Amino acid sequence: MSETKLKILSLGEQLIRDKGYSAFSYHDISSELSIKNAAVHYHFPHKASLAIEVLHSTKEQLDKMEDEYKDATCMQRFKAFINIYTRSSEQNRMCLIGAMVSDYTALNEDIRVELKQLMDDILGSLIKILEEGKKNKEFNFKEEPRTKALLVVTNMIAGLQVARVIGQQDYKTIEQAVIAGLK
Amino acid sequence: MSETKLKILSLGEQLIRDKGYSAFSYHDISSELSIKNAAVHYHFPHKASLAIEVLHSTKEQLDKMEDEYKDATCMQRFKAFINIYTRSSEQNRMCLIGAMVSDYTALNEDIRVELKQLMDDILGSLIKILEEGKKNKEFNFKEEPRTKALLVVTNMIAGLQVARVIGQQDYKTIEQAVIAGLK
DNA sequence: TTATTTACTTACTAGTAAGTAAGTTTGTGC
DNA sequence: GCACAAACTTACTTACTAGTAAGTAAATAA
Repeated sequence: MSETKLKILSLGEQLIRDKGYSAFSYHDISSELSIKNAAVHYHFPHKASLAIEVLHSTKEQLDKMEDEYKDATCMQRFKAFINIYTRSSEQNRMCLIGAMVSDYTALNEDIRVELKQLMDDILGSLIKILEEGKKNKEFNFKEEPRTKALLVVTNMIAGLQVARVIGQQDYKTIEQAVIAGLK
Repeated sequence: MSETKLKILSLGEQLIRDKGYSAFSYHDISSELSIKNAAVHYHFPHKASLAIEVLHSTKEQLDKMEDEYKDATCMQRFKAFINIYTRSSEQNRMCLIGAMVSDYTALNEDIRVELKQLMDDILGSLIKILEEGKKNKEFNFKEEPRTKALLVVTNMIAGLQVARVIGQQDYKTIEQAVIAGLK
């Protein structure tokens, strides 16, 4: 993949997570990278194709992380998962899911499918961690692993969103409570 | 307030909660109500002024509900609070906060202030319910009331958002777990 | 009856969005 | 040295956006 394409992909992700899918434009990208609008279209013919590749690359990063941590304890794996959101919080950005879901009705079917797959992937990954941690007594929570995963993920997604309004300290509060909620 | 203005306000709220603030347009409103674009501008000169009135009217509804339930048990008050989100789920819509926060960077300062006030109002209302319920042993949770309120609110906000992708049943799962989490 | 206000419509502007067709530069293999 | 492809730019279209100025019909007040 060319350097420009990589830059567009990376900046596209940042912009989506900063402004949301509907609110960001190819002009945001071209002006930042000092290239022309048509150059962005050269690499990603449609806005939807850029979004799909962003979703795809995020899924790959998640799979990669899952692989890297395959021998770690459940708590280590859980904290690595949470850390993705912490880094977003430090950038004052939303997570990709949180940024895309709010524009759900504006998305075409292809993006919706990709978004659902990423969502399932994230949930699946978290469920595995929670299931195993509950079984080996690393974690202690009463909900079903899937239910707990839904609770944790929604805390993280909206935690990042509301922190931009009420302050990043509240994200930290949520994060700590989520980790404490496993004991 | 004139009938048309009320209709615009109501439809504006629905559209924001359906498509998000950035993605909805005055054309969506004018076409639906069979009036002209300029008629919408007559009642709400700027898009921001419509959003502010929507936020304002939501705040009023919340204050009204708080007043109606002032003699109810904490659990009744909590369930009435959760019910707001349940109704949203049935419409397949986000809550107003969830719809606005994701467009945060696109909002002008006036809307940001109003959004923060509504957010503080919602949190404040929930904290009171949780505090009182913890004191009188109606509820049993270990977190600080403010922390618990942040957890509950983020579960609701993102619960509605992700339910549009992965299915409304998952919202129900979250809702039940949130209520069970008070015991 | 006349003046004024309310609630619009008509007709427009300026700006921005995504997307495209055709031409240009730059490097690579033969 | 030449064909070719990759990576662009130039210049454009179409569609939509928020917003406005000017005009109008109907209700209301003096």
